[in-house]
Amino acid sequence: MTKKPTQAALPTATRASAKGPAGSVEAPASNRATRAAERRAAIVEAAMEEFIARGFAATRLDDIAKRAGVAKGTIYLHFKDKESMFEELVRIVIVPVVARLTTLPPPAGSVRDLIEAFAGNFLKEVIGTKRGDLVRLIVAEGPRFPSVADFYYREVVSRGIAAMRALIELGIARGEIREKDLARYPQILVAPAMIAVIWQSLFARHAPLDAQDMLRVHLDLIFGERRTT
Amino acid sequence: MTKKPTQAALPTATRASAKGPAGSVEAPASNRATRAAERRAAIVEAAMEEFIARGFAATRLDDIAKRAGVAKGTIYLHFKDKESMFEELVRIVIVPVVARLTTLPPPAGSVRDLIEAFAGNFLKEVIGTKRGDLVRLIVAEGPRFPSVADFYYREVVSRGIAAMRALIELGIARGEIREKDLARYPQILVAPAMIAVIWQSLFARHAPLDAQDMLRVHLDLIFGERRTT
Amino acid sequence: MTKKPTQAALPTATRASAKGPAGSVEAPASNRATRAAERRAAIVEAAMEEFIARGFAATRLDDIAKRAGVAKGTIYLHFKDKESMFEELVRIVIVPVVARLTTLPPPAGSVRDLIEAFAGNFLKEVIGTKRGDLVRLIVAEGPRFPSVADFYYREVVSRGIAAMRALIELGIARGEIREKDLARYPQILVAPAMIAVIWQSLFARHAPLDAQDMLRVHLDLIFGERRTT
Amino acid sequence: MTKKPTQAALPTATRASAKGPAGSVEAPASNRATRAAERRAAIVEAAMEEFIARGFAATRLDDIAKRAGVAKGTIYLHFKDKESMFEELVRIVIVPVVARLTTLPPPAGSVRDLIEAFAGNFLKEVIGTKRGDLVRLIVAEGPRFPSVADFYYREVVSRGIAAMRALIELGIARGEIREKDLARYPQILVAPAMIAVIWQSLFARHAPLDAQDMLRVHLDLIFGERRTT
DNA sequence: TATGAATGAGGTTTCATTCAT
DNA sequence: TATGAATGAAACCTCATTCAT
Repeated sequence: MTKKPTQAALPTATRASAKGPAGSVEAPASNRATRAAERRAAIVEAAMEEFIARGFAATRLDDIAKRAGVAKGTIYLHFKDKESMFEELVRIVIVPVVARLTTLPPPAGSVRDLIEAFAGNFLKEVIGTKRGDLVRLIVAEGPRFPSVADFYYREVVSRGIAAMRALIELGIARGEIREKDLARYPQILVAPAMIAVIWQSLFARHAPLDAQDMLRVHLDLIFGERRTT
Repeated sequence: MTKKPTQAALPTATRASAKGPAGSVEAPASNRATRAAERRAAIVEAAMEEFIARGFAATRLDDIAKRAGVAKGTIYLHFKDKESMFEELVRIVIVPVVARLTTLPPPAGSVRDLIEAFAGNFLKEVIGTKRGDLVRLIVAEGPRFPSVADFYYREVVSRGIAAMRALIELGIARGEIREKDLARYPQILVAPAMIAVIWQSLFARHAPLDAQDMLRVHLDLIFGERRTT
Repeated sequence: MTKKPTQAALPTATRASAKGPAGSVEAPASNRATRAAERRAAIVEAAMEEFIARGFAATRLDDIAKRAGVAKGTIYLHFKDKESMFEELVRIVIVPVVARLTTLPPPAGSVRDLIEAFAGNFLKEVIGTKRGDLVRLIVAEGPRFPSVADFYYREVVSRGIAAMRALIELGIARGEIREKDLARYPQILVAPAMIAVIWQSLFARHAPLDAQDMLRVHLDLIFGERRTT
Repeated sequence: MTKKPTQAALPTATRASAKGPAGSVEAPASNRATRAAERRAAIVEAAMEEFIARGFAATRLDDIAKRAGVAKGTIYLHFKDKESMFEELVRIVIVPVVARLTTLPPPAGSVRDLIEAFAGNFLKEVIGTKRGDLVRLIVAEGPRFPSVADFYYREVVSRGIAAMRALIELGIARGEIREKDLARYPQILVAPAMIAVIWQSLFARHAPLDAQDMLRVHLDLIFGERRTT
């Protein structure tokens, strides 16, 4: 198991130079370590797309290698085997996202404003994007990869639930939210967003869903008043 | 040769000749057609469990056969290949469920009562059960089995959405529901139930979820008042 | 190994009544033994066509049964297994042909007339027909079925060679044939006819062959003179 | 793991780097490309022998792999599947033969001399050899592999026929051949040779055939005179 | 006698993993 | 470090044969 310094994964689409003969003069900035890191990032990126598109079992390392522009054997220089690659991938991709979320905006304005800002972000960066598919992938593979489910619960779900709960309690304290029991089930707050994620993956082509509008209605429900857009 | 006629747990569509009350004079309990139907049901049952436990790609027909107590070749007497087996399975299992739902209870009492009854049913029969896992399976495999996603949307989702919308509109007309826009997004009504299904599959062991209570809170949110249980 | 009284095989296309319910009133002439013989004949006929079309290994008993209008198991009431079925088939089909040949025309007229008559018969009944394909089948499967090759050599080839040799010697004695050594290689006399058989199977669609004309030219070569048709 | 680098008997098309006379300074005997070519040649050789011995359908890739001294999977690095392997094989084996024939000897001496030389070559290199069995294999599998039959017709048969026709016409022009119609059916010229090929495969052990003598008699027939050997 | 559902050995093909270069 | 040819276990699927009805 070789763990090289982790690089940002999904966002960076650094495609390593495919199959140049040894000694070729490349971008000047590429020293040995950088090259390795770039390759690793390319593998992570490629693997993520393949896993999302086909699921764990149906994904072939051959395809990952091809997409990443490396040889199949190279993958084994970075990951022990397919399983641990998958497990590490989820970490690699999720960690920076969580990191960004925890260093979030300064809580200014009303609670509804806060939540709306958050929802807007979610809309833009998750629903209907590769990151949304990652959520579906975790739902799909979770039972067979308890360590992935564990990690996801620990790093994302439990933190998200806690953050939402804090916001809800603030809203209740400020009188913005009437339903006091909501604090016990922050899941209710998030549920429509999750449904939107899944809907886009599965049913978008049958019946497109205006996620933004739906989330607004949901917030109206919770905050008890219409808001002038 | 291991023959262990397994019992069916999922709603087996093809259980032929559900024998009448004792004493009725019928054909000898096991004619050829009956035996075939039993085998088919056993295969359906076994396949469902394996697919749920491992996903489509990771499920081995060998294991299905073993679990169903039949030889590998027997599966191919009932299904063309693994793919169409999976696709048919979903139909076979879902159709009777839908059938039961469409012949539902006579709409008596308040809309909230109706929805609560429905939610209670859902709680008991789906959340945390094999049927719930089937939902997760469809979410997981849907993108790779468009025909399954299509079928599920057509038979379950679109109907469910329509039924919920009707109920919501009734609730609005009767003054039970204040948020009129809810009728445009029945998904909001169902979202927490779906989240509960997924939660049970993935995170139950980290943080058990009192789905019943959560759904009650959600309904309070929608119907705007506490209800004395 | 059950050998029922052999019936004419390839020519007769008696298709047994497929799957009529027991007790159905059929053609009056059908007593038990007749029915069995008909079934057997149907199997032989069907098997021959399948073997010719696909070769021994690629032929499925399922297809033979379907084509013969019997159940798969029925085949095993008439033949021990696939191999001996094939071996018996060749006998069953060839024996009556040989029988007819040995009770051939009264040797009247010139040797060339005799051979031409024979060739004409061969043209009509073998080249480009199912019987021709049978020859190709024996060429194809002979090495793997020595008993078939043996039988074919003994019953057909050696007799044919002997008969041709007798004719050639007669032709030499009568002065019709000049090349005396031809009697040592009757194969030369038959070769173009065999080539025509194979040609029709393989290359007819690329370059159709006028077998009749070719045989005439060949006889001109041997008998040394043109014949006014 | 049994690695027995087999020797090629059939004309292997891809035998790379036929090493020069001893002492020449070359690349190390086994670079990657060479090894690959050797393996491929071994597979071709082994497959040919198995296909000839058992026919297409009855040949197991397992046996080919074992005979070639490679793992089963290796075959799939060189050929898409069993069918296209068979189709390619015929090409691979036949192409160099055709190539050699087209760069034939300069036409010197009488037409009969030419044809005798050709027949002698055929006798030595085809009749009773693996190459002869290949002809039988094509006859056997042709109907199920139209592409093979097509290829064989295009590359071998049509060219052979054309070449024979040219020779015959030359013979007629020079007065060596009296039967003018022979030019329309060069098949007659070749027929006994083909029959000899098949005879060796099927009946040699029952009645050995002196192919050389037979061909001589055949030529006597065509050229109308005895030749002092 | 006839059936055809059931069997399971055995075939083809795939693909994660290794390792010589 | 990187390669990709080679491996072989394991998967899917077929089909000759059996046997209860």
